[in-house]
Amino acid sequence: MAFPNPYLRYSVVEAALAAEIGDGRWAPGTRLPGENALIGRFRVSRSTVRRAVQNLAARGLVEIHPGKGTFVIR
Amino acid sequence: MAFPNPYLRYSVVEAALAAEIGDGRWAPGTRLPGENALIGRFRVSRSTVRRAVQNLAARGLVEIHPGKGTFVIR
DNA sequence: GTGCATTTGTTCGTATGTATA
DNA sequence: TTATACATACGAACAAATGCA
Repeated sequence: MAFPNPYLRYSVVEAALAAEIGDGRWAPGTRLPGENALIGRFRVSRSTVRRAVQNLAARGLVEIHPGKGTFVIR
Repeated sequence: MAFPNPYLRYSVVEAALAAEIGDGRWAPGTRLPGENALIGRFRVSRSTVRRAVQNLAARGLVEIHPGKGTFVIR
C-alpha cells in the first residue's frame, strides 16, 4: 500500500504527535510527555507508543535519550 | 507426517538454530539472539521465529526465560 | 556513596485479524 | 477447512541510564 493505514494505532499516535510538533506546541529542545503519559493520553499500549515515538525519531522530529526522555528537535 | 517439511519456514529456522547449537556456536548457558534479531536474520515474522524457538525448547535444546531471553541448555 | 524514582530499552507471552495455499 | 505466515496490539517482566535527595 502506498499510504499508511490511518487506523493503525501507532500511526494515529505518530500523526497526532507530529502535528503537535509541527504546530509548535512543543518548542525545540523541550521534552515530550513520557511513555506512561502517552499511554494514558492515547489509551494504547506501551509498545504502540514506543513504535510511534521511534517513527518520529526516524523522521528526525525527536531525539530519544534513554533515562532522560524524548526531546523535540524542530 | 514423520519428517518435517524442510520448506516450512519455522522448520528452516529451527533446523538452522539446532545445527548451530550442535556445532557449539553457542556454549551451554549462553543466550540465543532475541526474537527481533532472529526476525531480521531469517527474514521471517515473529510468530515463525517463536514457533521455531518453542520447538527447540520442546526438544530440550534451549530454555526460555520471559523478560530475559532464551538460553542454550546443551 | 547509596538508594530511590523516573524513563527508555529489551525480551518473551498472548490474542486477533488478514492473506495464502 | 486447515495450516502456514505475516502484521498489529496488548501485557508483563527484566534491564540499563539518568538524576536527585
